[in-house]
Amino acid sequence: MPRSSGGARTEGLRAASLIGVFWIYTELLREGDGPVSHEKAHGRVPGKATSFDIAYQAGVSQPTVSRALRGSPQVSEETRKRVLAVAQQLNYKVDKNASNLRFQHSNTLALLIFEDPTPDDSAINPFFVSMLGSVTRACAQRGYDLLVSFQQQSGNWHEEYEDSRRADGLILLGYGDYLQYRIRLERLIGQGTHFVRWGAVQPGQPGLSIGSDNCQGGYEAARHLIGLRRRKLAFLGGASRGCPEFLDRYRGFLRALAEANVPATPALQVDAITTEAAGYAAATELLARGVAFDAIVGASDLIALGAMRALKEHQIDVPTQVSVVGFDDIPAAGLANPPLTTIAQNTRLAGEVLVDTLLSQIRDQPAEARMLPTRLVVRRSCGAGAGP
Amino acid sequence: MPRSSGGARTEGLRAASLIGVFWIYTELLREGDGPVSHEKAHGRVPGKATSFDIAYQAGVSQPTVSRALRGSPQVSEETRKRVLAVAQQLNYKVDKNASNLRFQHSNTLALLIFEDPTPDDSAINPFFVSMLGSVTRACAQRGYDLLVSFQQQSGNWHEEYEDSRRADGLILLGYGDYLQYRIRLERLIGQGTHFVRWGAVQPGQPGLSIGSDNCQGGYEAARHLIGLRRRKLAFLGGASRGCPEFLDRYRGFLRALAEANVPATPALQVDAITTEAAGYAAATELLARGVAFDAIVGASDLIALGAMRALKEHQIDVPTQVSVVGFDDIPAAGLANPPLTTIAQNTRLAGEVLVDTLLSQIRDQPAEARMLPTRLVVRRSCGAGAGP
DNA sequence: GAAGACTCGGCATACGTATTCATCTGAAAA
DNA sequence: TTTTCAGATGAATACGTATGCCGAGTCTTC
Repeated sequence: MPRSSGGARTEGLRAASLIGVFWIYTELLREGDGPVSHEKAHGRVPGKATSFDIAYQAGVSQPTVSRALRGSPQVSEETRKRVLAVAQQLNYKVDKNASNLRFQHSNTLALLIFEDPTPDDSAINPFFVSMLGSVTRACAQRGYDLLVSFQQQSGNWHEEYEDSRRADGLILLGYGDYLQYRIRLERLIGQGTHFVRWGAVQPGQPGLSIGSDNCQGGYEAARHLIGLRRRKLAFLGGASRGCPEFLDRYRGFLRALAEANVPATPALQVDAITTEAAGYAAATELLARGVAFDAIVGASDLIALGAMRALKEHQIDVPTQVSVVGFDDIPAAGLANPPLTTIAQNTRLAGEVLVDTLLSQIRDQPAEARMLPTRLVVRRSCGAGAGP
Repeated sequence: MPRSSGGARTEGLRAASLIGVFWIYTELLREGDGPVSHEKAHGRVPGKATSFDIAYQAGVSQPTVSRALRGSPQVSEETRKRVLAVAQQLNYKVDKNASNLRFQHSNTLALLIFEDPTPDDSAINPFFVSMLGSVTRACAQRGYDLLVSFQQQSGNWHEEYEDSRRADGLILLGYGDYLQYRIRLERLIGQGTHFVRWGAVQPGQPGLSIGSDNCQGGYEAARHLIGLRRRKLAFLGGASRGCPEFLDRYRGFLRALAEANVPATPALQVDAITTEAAGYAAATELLARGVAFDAIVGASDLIALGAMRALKEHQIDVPTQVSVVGFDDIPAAGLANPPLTTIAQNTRLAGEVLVDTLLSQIRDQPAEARMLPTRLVVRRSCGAGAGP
């Protein structure tokens, strides 16, 4: 493949070096005479400018260009200025691929989002979305690029990201702790891949996990309702199945009940996955059971919103007859009618902690699993006076 | 120029080749004797396996490994099998940085999201979010990675993405057509950067734009309301200011009115940016004007949801007294109470068209601006019998 | 049995950057 | 004036992959 751009340039330099440096200077003066660089004179996009081009125009060698641009103290101030000027004029940007190859890393993190239930394109878990925004910003602040990928359960492409040096580390979102996932996590560890996982912080979990203090969140939700003189509290959300976050939220819920000497009624707990439809179905089931209740804690906002819809269809008013509290504080929570009281996860902090923990790991610094505090956001659905 | 590229490894190979191929095989048998590769014997992560390692273990040269892995017909089936087996055993993955350097591209697209009003982390425009999901999937299907970045208005980092070969092209989301942006777009074009932009498709727009047929959408919203015997239609959303999407939606709205011989009342249009609060404020302003209306078209779902909140506060029932239609079909639209009738943009198609158009451009194939069809989603807020 | 065609695989090298080592210049010290 | 040393820069090279080119076999064919 006969390449004109890089080849000719390089060969020119080499020939020049045989004759001597002075020749280069002369050539420079002749070539660089006009106001337009020789690159631009060729017309549109003659191939990006390389450090050799800068070197040529600035009358120095390529290593000096590299040193000047990277701020090495080895180059004189005068040379640096000259190089910088030429670089700017040619709109030179360091080639990341070459630079990364040299450095043996990519300055990039990968965010892998696993969607369990819906293969539908638009219905992305809203909570993941705010995490995405927060992780993105955290990366940008730290000078890292972010690759984003929605993963199917099937493929094991996630293993390729670090192995192929596309990313220096992985952030796993929506990665449950089902058996199949455990195996993969352990394989990742075996390969020495750097990763952090968002999810329940558990002792047996392979790798480092960052997650909200779900137990504390469930506790506060229930305690808030008890403080509002509710005594017959229902919990919607899988408390037994594979989702450990929901289980922790339920545990906190039960702890608040126990502390307040409020009896826990097993009939007031209904399983549900985190969709609006599941919330609706769970609330309908709850109503069908015929056990009285005056408050609902949804294991997620989507569940709570679905429950509110079911209540409305049964002409049960929220919050006068039943108080409702959700979990996550997704955008739709504030837009709901009535606006949903909920336990907010600190996504901003979460993104920063995820990225920082991962970077520590990458840099062989100590890193540890962390639980992040939650915050009660009081709106109207619980019946408290406050809130918009 | 005497290069001893491969280092110790290569020198070993070369020495071997002087003596003969047979030597390599012998050496292979001796070294590869145990069940554990010599790489792994060194312990944890001794540096990723390279094609030289595969070559060494498979008793071939590095180029042959490359050819075998890339499916070149030049290698025999037997050799390919052997190479593949070794590659799998060593968990070899092509180094993307080296590969990209060689190919002079990165197999990566960059999605740059510009947020105008809210510097808040969590409040990302929900519509952008579903676009993000769709673009991500479209990229994955086509074998491209996706870099995601939220951009501040200030920085001009976006210019670096292609120049530094971190991405082969750019997808711009939320990039208005204000003057400052025009200048940047033109600079991007001047540099020969490949990009597509999501937004209003206009004649004077620099570069290629992909966008929904906003005019058609506005038309259908109004026509649907007229079909429901509404005659006093209000429009909330900036019809004059910088946002050309809103302007197009308003134009379509007016066209439907004209077609049905329904008079357009200027007092029934109120400006608003695309936030729930702005929609609330606009509806409040509309009510304050005292001009009767029986339907509202929001230029976006957020505006429509805000308007519904204002109506509710004034004890105006939706949809019996006032019909409401939004635009975008964000997740919260379906969760609202009553669920919001809206003009859905086909985000799935949008993501695919954006990516395909950009790829065409990158590959120097013809590419053109496109307008995508919208779709009316009937729910309860408009008062039509249908819908959940 | 020899000549040509065909298969397969190795050698050299390019991609662009960053670093190590060697070299050169000039100034300070002897 | 010579030696020494430091500062500045250039030469060489590595990072890992992919491909043009060419050589060494093998098979076919007359």
